Amino acid sequence: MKFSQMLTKRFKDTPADCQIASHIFMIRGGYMKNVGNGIYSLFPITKRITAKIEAIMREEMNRIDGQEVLFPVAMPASIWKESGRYDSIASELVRFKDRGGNDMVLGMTHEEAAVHLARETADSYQQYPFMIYQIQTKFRDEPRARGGLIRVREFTMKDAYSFHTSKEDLEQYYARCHKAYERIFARCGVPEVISVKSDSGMMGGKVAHEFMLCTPVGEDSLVVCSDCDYRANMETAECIYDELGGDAKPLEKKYTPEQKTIEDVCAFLGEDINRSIKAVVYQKETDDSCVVAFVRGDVEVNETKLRNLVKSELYPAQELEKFGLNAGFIGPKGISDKVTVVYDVSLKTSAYFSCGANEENYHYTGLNIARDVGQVEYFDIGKAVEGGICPTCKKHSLTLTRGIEVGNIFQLGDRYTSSMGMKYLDKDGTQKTPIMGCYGIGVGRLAAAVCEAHHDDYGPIWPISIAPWQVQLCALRSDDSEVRAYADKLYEDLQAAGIEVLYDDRPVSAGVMFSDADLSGIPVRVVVSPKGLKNGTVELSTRDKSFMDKPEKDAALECTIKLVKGMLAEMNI
RNA sequence: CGGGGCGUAGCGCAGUUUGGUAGCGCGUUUGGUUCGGGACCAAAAGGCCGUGGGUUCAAAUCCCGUCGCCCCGACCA
Repeated sequence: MKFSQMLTKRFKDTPADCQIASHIFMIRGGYMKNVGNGIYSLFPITKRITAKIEAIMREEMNRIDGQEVLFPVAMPASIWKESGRYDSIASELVRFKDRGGNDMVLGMTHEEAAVHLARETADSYQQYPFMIYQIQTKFRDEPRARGGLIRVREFTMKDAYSFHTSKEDLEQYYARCHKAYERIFARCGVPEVISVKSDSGMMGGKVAHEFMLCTPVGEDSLVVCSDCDYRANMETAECIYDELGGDAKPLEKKYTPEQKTIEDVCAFLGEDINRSIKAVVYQKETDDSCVVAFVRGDVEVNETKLRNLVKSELYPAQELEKFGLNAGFIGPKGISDKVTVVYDVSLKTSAYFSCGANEENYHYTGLNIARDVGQVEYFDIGKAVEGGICPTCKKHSLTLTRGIEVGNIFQLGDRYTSSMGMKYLDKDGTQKTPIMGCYGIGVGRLAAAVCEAHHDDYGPIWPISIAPWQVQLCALRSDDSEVRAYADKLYEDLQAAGIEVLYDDRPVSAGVMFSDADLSGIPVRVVVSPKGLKNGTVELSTRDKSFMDKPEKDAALECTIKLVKGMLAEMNI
């Protein structure tokens, strides 16, 4: 490709709307153009990157016996009504009516379409297991798009759906797919992507992993053990606590005027915060009933875990008096019977606590839950903290970090197959329901995440496996006939040798050409200049300036450099 | 959906307080001089000041409405 003919435009100024590196460079470097909130058109340079990512994904999906298919973007709502998601998903799912007045939806994920395609087709156990996948546009009316391609409303996704006749088979395939995902991310130049256990959210199902690229600009909080391989999304991370020890104390009611926050009360009573009980009050979205979560004073409530426990969306409770609660003085003993009470496992760690007395201006000290409240069940509803105890190796080795979710995998079970009536005839002659797994990777988000992980102050540094071109050929002083002739020939010869070349043949100054090349992020650079030709030399360099010092060098990049070197040698340079 | 910010040329911005002929830098076009890290000189093109209404002799500027964008939060494959 000749740079002079390429549809693109670069900017010197950072656009006011951009905050993170990938967004800044992809706008400044002419990679994409915003069309609307969370909607982008991609310029040729970006399409070339995503095409390479897609090619890698196809190879890896085919390698684990995937069959590529294509589902529709717009579908009749009927199949979404069958699965129940037409009603359970809020405004993220775009609904509209066709000219005949029929309900339609835009695909935001394709479990329904996959089951629709496979049911009646895979009617015998002999056809199982199988996996189908597609690479296609999704539309999700996100409440808030942000960060360029990191979070958009319309995007390309590789989504795969596997069908199985047994849980064991699903688990086995899930593990295979996990490995395939590791290969995909490694081949795309981000082997540092880690998988973490995750909450299954709206997808349903039990076991799920997210693939995360750790970076401070990530949207998800992750809990990672620095000592073993435990990793989890904050939403699902298990919490365990050390016993605090100490014998039970007598229950005493204390006058605590105007002491409403945990800090105030503990300071007033001279008690430790981790020997106190904090009450956090929510209401369920389903029936507006009230849930009081009791956690140890130093623990925060993990709303995702609580939500899954009470099986409802939650929102901060309004008008506590309505439920017989006394704000600031809520405690387990004598609490209103109009509320659901949940105890966190952190409350098992002490034989005595201070807590609200459910009475204006009074708190208890020395509360022993078993003695003073009775036998209660404890659930894990706390938020993991830095330095917390690892559930696997039991050391105080948890660290918190942030990550961009570039892919995820779910063991769905029969969530869709049974609601949509998918059956096959088993060996024993009976009708059975297959079970499913699903596996997704956001293509554009992955490209942006790679840029986030691999850039310098001047622009992206694309790994050669997904770089838009392998070589950028810069003709300094393309008005010089000797330079022109040499560069033209080199361009033809490199291409004839099967190397992808972006040829900057524009009559611009060196500064412009080099800074544009930096923004293109192409791994190998060849500079042809009058000065160089006079000395019989052409410059060869890598975009990543530290490449030559790298202990683990990129084989593909080395190979390309070798080829280019060979080409130059043949041309007597 | 809550909080904050912003809509003026392709991009970055000034002008709004105090109404009076729409400006600057980058980019683009033309001519010339330059030429190894975003060159210089000269000339030019390009704007319904987001949008609808109101006040006024006169509105980018004041008033009311509305739409859009960005950030934080809520939410979320």
